[in-house]
Amino acid sequence: MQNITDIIEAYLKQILNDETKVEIKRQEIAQRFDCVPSQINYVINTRFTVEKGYFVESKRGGGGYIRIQKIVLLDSHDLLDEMSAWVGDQLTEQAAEDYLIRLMNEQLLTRREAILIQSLLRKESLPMDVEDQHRMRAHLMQTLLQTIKRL
Amino acid sequence: MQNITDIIEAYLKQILNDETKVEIKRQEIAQRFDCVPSQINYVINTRFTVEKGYFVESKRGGGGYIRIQKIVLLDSHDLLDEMSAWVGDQLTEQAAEDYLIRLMNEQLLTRREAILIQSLLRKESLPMDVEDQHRMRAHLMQTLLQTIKRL
DNA sequence: ACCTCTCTGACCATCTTTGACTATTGTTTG
DNA sequence: CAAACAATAGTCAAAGATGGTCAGAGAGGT
Repeated sequence: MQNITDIIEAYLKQILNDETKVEIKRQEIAQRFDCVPSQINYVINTRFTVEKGYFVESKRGGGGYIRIQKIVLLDSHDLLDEMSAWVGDQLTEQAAEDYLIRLMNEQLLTRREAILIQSLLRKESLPMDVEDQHRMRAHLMQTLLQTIKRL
Repeated sequence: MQNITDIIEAYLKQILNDETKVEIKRQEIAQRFDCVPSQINYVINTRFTVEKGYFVESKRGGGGYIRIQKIVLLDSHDLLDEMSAWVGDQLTEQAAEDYLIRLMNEQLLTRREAILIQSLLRKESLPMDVEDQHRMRAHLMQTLLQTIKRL
């Protein structure tokens, strides 16, 4: 673990332990680790490949970046069951949104899917008194979680 | 997201989340974001193209403006309104499924999206008496149709 | 020595920002 | 009313800001 490549790899992976993705500026990282910018490309091409479970995007020009995301192909049943337990039989609009975001982060829902579902869980979409709303929302969320398991 | 273009894009799109259109004065926006006026043209030419679903009009001279509108494809727009009228305020499970299939065929929903939504509209997902179920299902479908329009 | 993995730098590709010049529309003046 | 003037927006090419590629040099292990 002496060469720069390994050090930069470790640095990025350490961030990916907490965050679902890491976004860097090539030049900035190169400077921080005192190497040429193209070294960063080498790190990415050898350590963050699709085969190794990473998805990399980048943009050139002003405001350019390199973004690395860990692809999670986890057996997600456990997570879905956990969420199911958390949801219980009552759910606020805000909590619902948080769960949807979590599902998106875990790549179990696309952004579009999350938006569609969220619109159905808004209070305006559930014409009933608040108590029932919370129950209804929870019920729909439970259905969703079970459905995702089967997709 | 630190270049001016992205910041101005976000600003305008945020307005478009609430309003169906946004009308600006080029000079004014340029000043607010401290950039040259032609920067605004760049933003519009790269971020608010027809391919991306926006319609832009402008006028020069005194009282000039730049107006940006989100495009809803006429065909789809009409179809969604028609369906909205057909749905009314009551909807059976079978009818709901038919509508979802239609939306899929019109490529307004993906297969996965349709399956997710359908599961939420099943009677098992709507714990209430049949009368209310039909009303609830219709209400959710109406929400869905409106949401698709804005997507 | 030989092979493989790393590192470097020159050169390339793409996206953004800027500003001089142009085009159009509205307003005032003779 | 026509001409001049004012107030806007549009175009385009050059400069700036990033990231990408690739071939060759360097380093470490067998």
